[in-house]
Amino acid sequence: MKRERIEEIAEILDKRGKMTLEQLEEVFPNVSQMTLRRDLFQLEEDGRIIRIRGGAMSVKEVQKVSGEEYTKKTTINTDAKIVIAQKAAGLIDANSSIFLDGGTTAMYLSKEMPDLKCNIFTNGIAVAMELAQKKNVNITIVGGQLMRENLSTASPAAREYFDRTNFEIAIVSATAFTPEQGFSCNSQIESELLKNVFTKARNVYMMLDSSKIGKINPYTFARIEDIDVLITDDHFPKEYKELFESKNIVVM
Amino acid sequence: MKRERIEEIAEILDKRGKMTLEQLEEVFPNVSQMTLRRDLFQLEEDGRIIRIRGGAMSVKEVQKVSGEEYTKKTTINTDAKIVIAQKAAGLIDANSSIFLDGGTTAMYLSKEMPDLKCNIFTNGIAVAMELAQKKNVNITIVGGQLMRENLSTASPAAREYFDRTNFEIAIVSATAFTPEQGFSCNSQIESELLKNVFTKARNVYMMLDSSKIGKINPYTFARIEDIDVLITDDHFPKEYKELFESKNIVVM
DNA sequence: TAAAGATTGTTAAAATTTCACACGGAGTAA
DNA sequence: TTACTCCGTGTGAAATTTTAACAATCTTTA
Repeated sequence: MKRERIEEIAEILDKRGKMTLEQLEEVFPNVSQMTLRRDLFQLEEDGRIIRIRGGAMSVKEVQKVSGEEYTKKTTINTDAKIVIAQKAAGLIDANSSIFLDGGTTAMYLSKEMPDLKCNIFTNGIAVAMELAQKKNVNITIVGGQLMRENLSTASPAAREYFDRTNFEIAIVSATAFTPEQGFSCNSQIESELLKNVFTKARNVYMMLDSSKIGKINPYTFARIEDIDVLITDDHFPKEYKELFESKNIVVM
Repeated sequence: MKRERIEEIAEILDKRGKMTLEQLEEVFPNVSQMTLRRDLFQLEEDGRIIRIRGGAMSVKEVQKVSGEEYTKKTTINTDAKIVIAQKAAGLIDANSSIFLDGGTTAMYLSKEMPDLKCNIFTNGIAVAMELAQKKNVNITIVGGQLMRENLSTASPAAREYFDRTNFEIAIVSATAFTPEQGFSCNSQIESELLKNVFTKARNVYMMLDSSKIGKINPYTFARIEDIDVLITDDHFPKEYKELFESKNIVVM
């Protein structure tokens, strides 16, 4: 019932390209507007249509298919993250090998980075999907159990995996930082994974937006000394900047 | 002034894909919302963007996202695939361990399956993301290099990975089938991976929509005898059904 | 410099979407 | 059967976004 209706809507939309809700109501007189809205919403989630004011249009109409959107968490400190991602994007050179974590900042980095021939390792599947849009990037995913909260994988087996893998730089982010506790995150296996990453990477770049400062999460995976470069936004406090620089860490 | 601003908006939008008016206001703090609206309106007339509720999205975004090939596939034979997925969904019991491939049929299966406490292994990241919406499913991703065309991973290392992993049933699909060549796919590493899966799985369920019949792809990964159950749609030819049943394979 | 046209800002009204809650049917277990 | 849950659905008010109209400002050119 629902399924069929949605399918039919998609078909009509693919055919006509674009329709208003009013028109849809004429086609489906026996359901309420709200139901049609919800159908459109679902179709949008599936990437088959784009909802526009007053109705929807087929994705095909715009040329070929598309889909996939990021989740709703994209509102938290978005701007800071984009700024950071842009800075980090400048660090990616052709032919380099890079580890990227699965966080939302890495997600933005994936969008912002140039489409260069390079190798990227990641444990974030959303990140991987985003990267898949680049034509030249070679993507490798670290396997393991999937954590729902952040769409990242982690597994004890990752260690052996890294034994066979080389990368020059690691670009990661933390969900919390204090000078005393260092960089921390919410998952123990993830923190273990990151520790492994650090032993393999020649240079560690930490992306940290200023909202993370002063927060503490259960699992510390790096101390200040463990990183080489800190990438942050414009609201990063001076005292902290000096703290990092006093330990010879570049703050950008 | 106006021209440049519009140009800049288009650029940013092409880059970020999507933006709200609010975000645009932050980027252009010295013009009013109405002006930005008018700019978007003009860009829409030029066919460069699509205005959506609350903002706009780049036309390029819609064209490129999700690597054309993949989503294109998702629209072919949708109905058959959903039917198949629903049948397969009935096979999933609580506490079972299941391998699922990364194909589009598996994608539908992920949508259709009940939210039971079970373990699912997959090499498809789109499948994994879909599954992540279930509360109770424990998801494990097989790591390796990501193939753009189907958003699946595969790697020679997967073999060792499977050595430490157990699952009762494997539910996979093929992109081509003939009685002579058996089930085949487009990627050699993927075919290797599936062969490994078959050695571990106690039961193999093959999902095959009837449009795949008579097609041949480069890499055969299973013969008729290798599977236990064939899940297909209503258009599956009788001769084929009898062929399978003559070899003691259940056709459903 | 004046006048016309383009661009922008401001406000209220109109249109659309979202949200929250309620209802009824299908399925399930006691 | 009865009670209970889950899912799809309907409803109306609230919130948000868009439109439209007009005033203010800036540009250009005669």
